[in-house]
Amino acid sequence: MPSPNALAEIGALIGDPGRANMLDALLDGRALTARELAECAGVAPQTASGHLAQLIDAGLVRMERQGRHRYHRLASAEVARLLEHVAQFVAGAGSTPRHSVRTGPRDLALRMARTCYDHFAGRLGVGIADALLARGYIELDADGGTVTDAGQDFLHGFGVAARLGKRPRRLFCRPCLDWSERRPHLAGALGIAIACRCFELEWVRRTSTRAVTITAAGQRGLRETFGISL
Amino acid sequence: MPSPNALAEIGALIGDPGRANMLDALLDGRALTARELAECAGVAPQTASGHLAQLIDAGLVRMERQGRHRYHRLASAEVARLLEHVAQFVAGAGSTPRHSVRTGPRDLALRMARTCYDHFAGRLGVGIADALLARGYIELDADGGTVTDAGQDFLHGFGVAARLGKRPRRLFCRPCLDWSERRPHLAGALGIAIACRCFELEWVRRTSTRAVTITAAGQRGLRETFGISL
DNA sequence: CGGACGCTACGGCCGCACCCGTAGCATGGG
DNA sequence: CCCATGCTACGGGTGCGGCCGTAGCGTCCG
Repeated sequence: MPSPNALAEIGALIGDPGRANMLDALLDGRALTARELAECAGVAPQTASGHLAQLIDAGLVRMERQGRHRYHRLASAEVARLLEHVAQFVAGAGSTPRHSVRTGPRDLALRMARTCYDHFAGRLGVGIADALLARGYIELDADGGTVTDAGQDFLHGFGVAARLGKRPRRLFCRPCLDWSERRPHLAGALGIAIACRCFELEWVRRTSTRAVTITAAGQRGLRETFGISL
Repeated sequence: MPSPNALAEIGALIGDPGRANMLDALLDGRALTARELAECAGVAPQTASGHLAQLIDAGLVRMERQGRHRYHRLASAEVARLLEHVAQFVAGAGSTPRHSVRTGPRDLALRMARTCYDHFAGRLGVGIADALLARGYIELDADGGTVTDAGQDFLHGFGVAARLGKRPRRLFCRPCLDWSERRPHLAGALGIAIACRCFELEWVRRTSTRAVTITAAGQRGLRETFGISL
């Protein structure tokens, strides 16, 4: 049975709160030990070990030994996409917002700017997408997006052209709906390239969590380059 | 808590075999009654009713009353995308195929040609994508795809141009990895338009399941138009 | 209007699997 | 060489949730 049981199998894997917390902790792309993940999930290390064995067996998580430590990370960016896709469906995205939209007071930093495995999300990610869209550098619709000729020039000036390859054909950028802003931001090759460049310029800096902080240089650079002021 | 519990909540919803079977039965886009879905899942009607209440509450399923019947269908095409996305991850797509790749002997018709909510999948869907790609009518990469100028002309001749709108800008087609063929096929606006046109021409016909049968006219048309012989 | 049908609401049963004890194995450092 | 560390392997306890009884309400036909 390929499809029906597969759905249930993967769903049950994601469905357990402990495993869900671990996967969420891994969403920034880092590699963590079983002990660290156990703390994230709020369970004992041996419990976490069992969960990790299941996740590895299903191909969602990859483990690599390094000395006497064993680091666990998501198996691929595709897994991160899947998890973000699932997280979008919290309580009927389209229809009636049943309970009043609960804005988590705790994670303001996460809502402001965070990494989504390999690109930016939150107000930072949405802001960049909006800026590129408003200036006619990209075009988006429900299925995907492309970089315009003017956008190619802009990206070249921003210093990400090399990272995107020199192929003359159009570049694709995958829109990725944001769970906090409920609006699309840029993933795919373009999203990766922009995020890498921002780290390179030290406009943003990683924290201990998925949230990223915007440096003073970043405030200035984002305003001058994209017209964003956070 | 927006993300972590959301992951677990939706995951647990998909994770139950009963609910997974119901969702799978709804993947072709039809609306079914609670009784029919109960039979699909192999549970009693009142059990199915409880499951459906949960799915509706979470916004995955929509219910509409019609006389004394209550029809249930997926809330949106986006839900169908999610379920297909989840189903792709059966047993580590990328790495080692743990058990020998079990080809379901039962569902040969499904592997050959089926609907994926609003577009074609299986060998039919992959074959169409391959044909368009080989003839230079579309371009694909990991993040998305576009229709070329030659492709625009071809689609116009095939009779789907009107359905896609007359806007001069490029059309986007979302690649959708197939769980049986493990290769991309066409979803999005383009995939929908092609599928609709094939039904219109009576090249394919719906069956009682998600599988579709290819008519004699379809065999001929697919061969002449796309060079596909199934 | 009476009967049949379709569905939902409540209660108890039961089983799965999550969870954490302790024990045992591999790796690295002193 | 011995000890410390990190992890996995088994065992039993427990709680959540699926499953199906019966009961009750609304909707359509004769």
